[in-house]
Parts: sequence; C-alpha cells; structure tokens
Amino acid sequence: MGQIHPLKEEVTLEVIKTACSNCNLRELCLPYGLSEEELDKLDDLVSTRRRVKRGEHLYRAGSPFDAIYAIRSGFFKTDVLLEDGRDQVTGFQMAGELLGLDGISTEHHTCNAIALEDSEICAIPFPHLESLSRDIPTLQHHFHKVMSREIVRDHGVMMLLGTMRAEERLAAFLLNLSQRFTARGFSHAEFYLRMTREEIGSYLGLKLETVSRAFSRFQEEGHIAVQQKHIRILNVSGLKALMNHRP
Amino acid sequence: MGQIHPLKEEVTLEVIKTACSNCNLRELCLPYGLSEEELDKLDDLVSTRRRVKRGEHLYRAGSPFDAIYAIRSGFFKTDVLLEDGRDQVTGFQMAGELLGLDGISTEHHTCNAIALEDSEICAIPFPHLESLSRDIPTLQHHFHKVMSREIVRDHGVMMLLGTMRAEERLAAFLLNLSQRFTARGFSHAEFYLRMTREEIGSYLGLKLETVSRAFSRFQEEGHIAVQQKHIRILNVSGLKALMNHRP
DNA sequence: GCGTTCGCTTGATCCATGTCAACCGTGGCT
DNA sequence: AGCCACGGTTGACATGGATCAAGCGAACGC
Repeated sequence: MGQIHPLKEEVTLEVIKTACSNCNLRELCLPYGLSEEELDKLDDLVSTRRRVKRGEHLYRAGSPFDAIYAIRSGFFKTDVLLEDGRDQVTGFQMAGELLGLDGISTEHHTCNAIALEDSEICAIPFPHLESLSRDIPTLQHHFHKVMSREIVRDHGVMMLLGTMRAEERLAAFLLNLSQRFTARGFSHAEFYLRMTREEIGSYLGLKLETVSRAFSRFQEEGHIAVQQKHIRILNVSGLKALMNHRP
Repeated sequence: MGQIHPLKEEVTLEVIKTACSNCNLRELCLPYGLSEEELDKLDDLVSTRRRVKRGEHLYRAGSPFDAIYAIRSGFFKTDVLLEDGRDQVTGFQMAGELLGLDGISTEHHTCNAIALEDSEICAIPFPHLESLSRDIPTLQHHFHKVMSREIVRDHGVMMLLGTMRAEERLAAFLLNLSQRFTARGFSHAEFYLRMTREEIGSYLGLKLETVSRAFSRFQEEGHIAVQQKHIRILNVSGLKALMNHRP
C-alpha cells in the first residue's frame, strides 16, 4: 500500500484518477470556471503529482522556484526563518489551496512548506501556467484572483496580529478553520487540528502556553470542547462575539 | 498652480510628460523590462492620470474594483477597518509602487487608500492590463512578480508583528523606509516621515506612545536624530543590530 | 508491558507595552 | 500677533502575555 508500481496500466489509471477534470476540488482550486476544453489543456499542464509524507518539506526557503503546488489532499504549514533564529508560521494550507506563490517574485522560495500529515500535491510548472493563461483568459483571471486573495488573507493576519488580543486571535483562528473545513464538505463543528499548540502560537504571535490557556478558557466558558487536537465548536456565535468584542 | 486647463496643447503636453516611456520610475514600476515597442502599448493603456490631494481617498474599502494604480509621485497609506471599529494601517506606498492589488480577488477594494501628501497616480484599467499581458509575456511575468512581492512583503510584516519587540519593529521600519528612499535616489540617511506616530503605531501594532518612546530612546543612544517628522539616521548598523538582537 | 519522549496543561512570577494623564511645541487660522 | 488644535513627548501606573517551572497523559519504540 502506498507503493506505486510503474506498470503502464497503473500509471494511466493514476493519471486519470488525478486529472483536474476529475478532481473534486476543482471548484476550490485553479480550474475554477474553466470549460471542458480548457480543463483538458490544464490536465496536460499539471503533469507531476507527488506524495509528501508528514514532516517532509515540499520546498525550502532559498531553493529555486519553478512550480506552484496545488494540494490534492493533506495539510501543510509554511514558515519563515529569520537570520537571528526567529521563525514564524505564515500559514496553514489545506486541500484545494495553492502553495509557492511567494517564490515568483525572486525566482526562489522565501519560506518552507512542510506537510503536517501525509499529503498529495500537484506541481504546476510556472512557465507553463503563464503560457497557458495567455491562451485562456478565464484561467489568467482566476489565477490573478487567487494571488489577490492571498494578499487579502495576509492583511487579515496582519490585522489579527496587530490589533487582537490572545483570545480574539484564537477565536478568529478556530472560526477560520471551521469555515474552510465547511467549504470542503467537512463538519464545521468538529475537527482535528493537524498542528501543535506551538505552531498555532507561532502563527498567532503567541506562546504555546497562552494558546493552551485560551483553549482551556473557551472550554470553561462552554464555547468549545477540547481534547488534545480534537475540537468541537459548541457555540459559534459565542466565539464570534469573543472575536470582536473589545472589553 | 495645481489647476489643469483643458486646452488641447496642455493636455497633450501632460500626456507626453506622464507617459510610462518617459517616466523616471519605469524601472521600479510596471514597465520594468519592456522593449520600446511594448512600452508604447503600455502608454496607450495607462490613459488616466489623477491628482489626489493630501487626506483624500484614492479608493475606499467596498467600492468596485476596476483598476490598479501606480504612484507617480507622493505618498499613500492603506488601511483596513473592522466591523467593531478597530482599524489598522496595512502599508505605506511611495512613488513607483502599485496600489489596489487586493481588489482583484472580490472585484471590490478591501481597504482604503489615502494620500498622505499631494500625490499623482496613473490608473491602469485592470481588464486592459490582463488583455495586454496576454500579448506581452514580459509584462505578464513582471506583473506576477509584483503581486508575489506583495505577498512576500506581507509575510515580512507578519514576522515583524508576530515575533519582534517594539524597538525591533521600529528599527525595521526605519531601515525599510531608508532602503526604499535610496532606491528612488533620495538620501538613505535623512528623510521626512509623511505619517503620524499614530499611523506608524497602527502599522507596527503599537500605540503611539510606544512609538514615541522608541524614537526618543534611539536618539538617546545615538542611532538617529529625530525632530518631529524629520529623521536622520546616524548609525545604520546600530539599527540593524537593534533589529535582530534578541536580548 | 514498560519506559521514554513529546505535547499539553496549569501555577507563580515578571516585564514590556498599554493606559491614563499632563504638558509642550508647532503650524494654521483669525 | 495671539489663539487653538493637533501631534508629539514624558511620567506613573495597570495588565496581558511571556517566562520559568512542575507535572501529566498519550503515543511510540523497545
């Protein structure tokens, strides 16, 4: 299991199974809005699939950039390491989301992408994507939207880091996760965290103890039920109130 | 002065004066790397110029997006306003930089862009830009780089907000400004801030008093000379050390 | 099955930054 | 010239979150 035998039939089967046109994430991912015909062209482009085991790097800061990656399944984090040893998680990415957009600017990746669980990705060679998006305005426009959405998301994080208190940050974080799980057809109220308290803290600009205390407090107040990485959201509107109520 | 008379000669003169092909910011801005011929096409595209007085909005959060803007001269800030009244400055932009990239994703602007001094901008209708960049791969690729650079910049701010202390943040901020002024041919060591302490604080996730105290301290320690908005950097390496020395 | 490790929780204390408040300098307006 | 408003500085005090430290439970390797 997990082994792929390079027999012709198996390879073909694999390709068919993982083509964009058949992917159930296509409405969340790059193919959004494309016609059948256009999808076929994209299928040709997205030639490389790869499995990334939990803990493995998909790419590293400083390595040459030549492709962006769509997550087929699994869960990733990206982090940045400063010269002086500080590091920060800049994002958590799940199925249907794109990784590597930061590498376009300098032709080198500027962060590390690490799988938080066994994952599968589609590599999209960037020069090919640019070339194809010159032919397919819908693809071009959608790609621009995806990049722009990343900028908007980052502004949201800046807002969170710049103006919110610890519990507000964690509430915002949980609601965001919940909403993204919902968009993928999972329960909005119950999920497993793939990341540690320390990684959450790094992302939210907090120490792991503070994250842990906030979880405990949310539980005491009946907003959520926590048991290690298992989260059940009991009171969405409670969390929302917590998120934007300045005391 | 400041009045533009709509006489034919004047308008023509204005257009020639402000064409990308003649703009001394072209190497910092969108035209980077284009041939003469390609530049001519871009000149046709960038048809609208506008003056924005100090304090005026270039666009507002929620307003429909139809163009991105290149700053010809002047200085802007962008800020985001949350429902609960919190707001944060998400960036300061100077000549040669682009504004409005956040609007692509939802077709509406997601932040306010406000001039911090009398400024001039070039409006670039976005559908035209997409169309032209389908014809000019160099333009397409450069535009992608610019968007990607914005993402990388935002990661830097997240890092700053998530891991740095007040004085480190301010040192990073000053060094960043200095570097951007240098790239525009101004002194790297002496400049006027266009924003208030409160705006700096908002951007850096600090209160204005903290910003003020940090300025005073930098001055006491001989790293800079401050007088209101006039800044002289006396010791660049001192600031750099301050920026990434964990005490 | 047992020990080790890692991630998590909780408590006690400390410190950086926020908060509140007073005051000052500058620039704009009358 | 003089007043006013705004931005900036500085001080005293409060507090949220960091830090230090101890202990616990679940997962994993032997």
